[in-house]
Amino acid sequence: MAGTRPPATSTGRSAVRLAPMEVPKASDVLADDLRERILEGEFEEGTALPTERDLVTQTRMSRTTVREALRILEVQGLVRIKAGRGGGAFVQRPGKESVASSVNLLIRGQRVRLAALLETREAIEPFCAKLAAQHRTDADLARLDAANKAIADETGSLADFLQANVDWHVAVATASHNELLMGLMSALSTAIYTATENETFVDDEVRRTTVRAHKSITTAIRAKDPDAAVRRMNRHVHSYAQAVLEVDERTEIPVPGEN
Amino acid sequence: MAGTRPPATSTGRSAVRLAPMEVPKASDVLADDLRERILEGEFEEGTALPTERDLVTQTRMSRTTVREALRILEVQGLVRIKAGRGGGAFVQRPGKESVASSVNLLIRGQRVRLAALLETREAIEPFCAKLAAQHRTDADLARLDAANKAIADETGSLADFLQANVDWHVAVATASHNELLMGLMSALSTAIYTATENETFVDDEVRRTTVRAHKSITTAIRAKDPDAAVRRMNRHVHSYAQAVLEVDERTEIPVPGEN
DNA sequence: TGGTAACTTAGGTCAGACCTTTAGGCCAAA
DNA sequence: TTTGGCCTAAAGGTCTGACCTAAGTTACCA
Repeated sequence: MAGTRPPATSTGRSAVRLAPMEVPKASDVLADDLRERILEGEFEEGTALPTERDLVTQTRMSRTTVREALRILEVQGLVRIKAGRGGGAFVQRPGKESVASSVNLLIRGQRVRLAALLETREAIEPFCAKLAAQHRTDADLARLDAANKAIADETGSLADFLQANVDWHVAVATASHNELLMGLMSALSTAIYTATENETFVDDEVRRTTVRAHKSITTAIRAKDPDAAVRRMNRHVHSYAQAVLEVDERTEIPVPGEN
Repeated sequence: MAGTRPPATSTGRSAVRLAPMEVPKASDVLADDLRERILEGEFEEGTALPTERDLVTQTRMSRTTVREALRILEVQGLVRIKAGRGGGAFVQRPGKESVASSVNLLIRGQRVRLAALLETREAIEPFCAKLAAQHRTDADLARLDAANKAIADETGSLADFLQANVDWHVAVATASHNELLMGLMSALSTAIYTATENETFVDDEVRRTTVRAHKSITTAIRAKDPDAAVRRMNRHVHSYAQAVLEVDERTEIPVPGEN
């Protein structure tokens, strides 16, 4: 080992090369450590982490730092923080909500076009329907029926209709028994919901068409017929997209020259 | 309006119903306000927000609170914080990284099965290929070719191969010109990358097959042939999934009874 | 003129005090 | 027996003010 030493430059200085280094912040170090433990499954869901003041004495960091770390984890959906006696940071496994919220940030931040949302749904949902037809349980069917019943209720408001619609689509994803698809679909559906909320095209006609389509898809899923499920879902989602985009253009084009 | 009063219970008590209320934290209020402005486009990307101490005087909140708000936005990918003179919080629009990281949290937190990842890719990527075939530009083609060249380089390590593989798949998504699909695919690909990194099944045979498949898909995209692109991508992704799962079972089953 | 030391301005960390929220227990009035 | 008032303890939430550290800017001297 002796004898291998870094070469010297003309100045006699050793020419050791070091990559630029990142100095992590204290709060990040703590957050990373806790995050890793949580994801590793070291704590049961719902377990309380030590109190802030305990963490201070254990880590010898200041309370500010500890709190920032906890705040990071909270934003990432890894803990839920309750104030007051018996409160504290409770471990939570991140679920669809966190994906949904970050997808929403992406959508709003990147000004994702409504068309892109609908396209994405066209990509994902037929596959969900296929998986659902393969793996559905009776509980899944019950959820689908319940959602569809709510959609058919003509006395409901627009918001009710859209919410029930979201529920049904999420129920399909749930029936696929693919956790990731569930998360994505629930994020997507909610986003489409909010984007469609002001649209005026949801009339009784649309409602009836929707109910009919949902019913026939549900039937395919119940019958464990993947091919029919894919085909029908494809048609449904595609025609819905077409309808929305048509209205979207109608409402946007008539206002030229305002620039 | 007079005369409508809440019904009374048997005890003569008014039965007013109130939902549980949320009292927002100060830091959340600030964070929400800033987030809304950022997403609304009030600041150009890269704009510096006021310094922490300025925000303190403007909002009349304490520095602790202001810092927590900024930290929240940082975690959500809405600002990037630099220390030192000329530093501060710089506005940033959330991109695929933030979606990717939250999808990763979901995957690790929910213990999403590798099979679910692969299924999801099977759902999304053929559609990406279709869109790519419809909308690809010359720049897109260049990226695809570059990535494929890197994959074909047999001198590269496993990590190099996998990285180039990810690059190619992301390039397809990019060519789809759908921002959301881009974000999802880049998150998915990276996740599959890490999940596959320890697998032993990537031999020269696999590499050659992969290169061949990518080439034929690229050809379809270049020729603007959506149907062929979908078909070939479907086959590629599906057979890759099969191969991975086969190895996965082989490596997991032989160790029974350790429970 | 080139290097470097000093200064300035920003975020990062710390210590400590006080406020607010919540759970639980206790007790007196209704 | 119930209801409301009250107290206390324990936890997070907020504030203050000081100091540390990182990174540009400037000025000065060899």
